[in-house]
Parts: sequence; structure tokens; C-alpha cells
Amino acid sequence: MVGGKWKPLILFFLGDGPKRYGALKRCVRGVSDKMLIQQLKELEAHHIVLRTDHQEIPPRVDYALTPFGESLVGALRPLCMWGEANTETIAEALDETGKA
Amino acid sequence: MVGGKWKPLILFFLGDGPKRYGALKRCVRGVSDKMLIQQLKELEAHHIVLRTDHQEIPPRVDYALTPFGESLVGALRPLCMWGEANTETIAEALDETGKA
DNA sequence: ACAAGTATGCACCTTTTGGTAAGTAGGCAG
DNA sequence: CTGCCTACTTACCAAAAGGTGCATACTTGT
Repeated sequence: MVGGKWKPLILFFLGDGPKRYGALKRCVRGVSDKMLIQQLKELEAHHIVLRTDHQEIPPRVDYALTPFGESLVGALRPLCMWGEANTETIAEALDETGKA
Repeated sequence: MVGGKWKPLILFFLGDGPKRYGALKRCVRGVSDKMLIQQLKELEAHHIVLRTDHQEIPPRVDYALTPFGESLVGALRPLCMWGEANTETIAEALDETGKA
């Protein structure tokens, strides 16, 4: 449910508050429209995020975590912290394989 | 580094002690030889597991977590517990998409 | 002699994932 | 009237992940 290249990032940024599509896209650098929407649809289908379409023009859509989603993000946080605490070791490890 | 279908499982089982290849294969049900070895090689290259080949015949090889690997497993544990605590909700969520 | 078990390698193929580029709708500034 | 803004869709393509099956070298049980 949280696999793939973008879902963890999306979840991370939604972790500190609801965001609209454009804002999310600016947070998750490098993501394409297709990927962002695709991942959001999956997260929505899994009841992890809630999509709110304010029937407006120009279009305006908000994405927020559901309670279920928040519990997931909570469970993910230690892993995130581990990543931050080990960026160097991780970079080294990945280098050796990626370049050799 | 922990992505993919099998790495989390392998890490989980190595979490409670070193295991030899065959034992690991029996734990991680459904994994094929190719996948298991492939994933183990990657984990080894990333210094997450330690491979010990006791030059014996018949072949005998042990796999154990390195300290780095153990810290990773620790960071992964909350996610694992989240999974166990929400099996039902997760199953439902996956059903809706998987079958519809 | 033959089957079974050990850890691993290799070729081939399918499925999944990620990425690029274009196009949709309606309103608003020029 | 033109072009740009929003969120989103579509078609197409490349890369990675996963899976199946066969092969290796050597030993032990039958």
C-alpha cells in the first residue's frame, strides 16, 4: 500500500496538513502529473487520503489524510527518521552498487 | 533499500536470529530460489546482512543482520505492527480495488 | 547406480512501474 | 478571439521487478 517511488513522499507531505493538488505537486519535486494523480487515486481508493472537490472554477481540489492514513503515517515516521539519521551510510551503500 | 516484495519479509525473519539459506527459504513462503538469492545479494551489497560461507560440503551458508541492518529492522518494526493491527481494514481496502 | 538435498547461476518471459507528451474543460486577462 | 490557468486524462514507451525452469558440483541415503 505504500510501495512505489512516490507514495511515501506524498504521505510525508500530507502529514503536515491538507494540501491542494498544485501545492502537493510543488512539494513532491520531480513528480509528473500522471504519477501524482495516479498515486493519489490509489491512496484515495485505499481510504488513506480524502479528496475534496470544491466544485469551483478554476478547479480546486484538496487532499487530506484520513484517520486511517494518519495512523499509517505515524507508523512510517520511524523509518523516515532512520533514513534521515543514516543518509551518509545509505548514500555510500547505494553508491557501491549503483556505480560499480 | 527495503522496497520490493521480499526484502521486508527476509528482514523480518532475520530479525530473530541468523539463519542459513534453506531455513530462510522455509520461512519466507512462496519465494523462489532466484528471488531469495537476488534479494540477499542486494542486502549484502548494502551492508544490511552478512553472509558467512562455511566452506563445507554440502554447502552451508549463514545470513545474519549487521548492526546497520538491525537498526533498519528496528525502524521497520512500527510499520510491521501497524500492519498486524490493521489486517482487516487493509484487506478490505485492497479488496475493493483488487476485485472491482 | 540413482534420487535427493545443498546453495547458486542463467536464460527467458510477463507484469508492474515509471516517464514523456499530448489533449480535455471552462473562465479570465489581454 | 487568443492564450493561459486549473486539475485531470490519454496513448504510448522504456525500465525494472518478479516468476519459471533448467543446470551446476558434491555428498549422502537406498
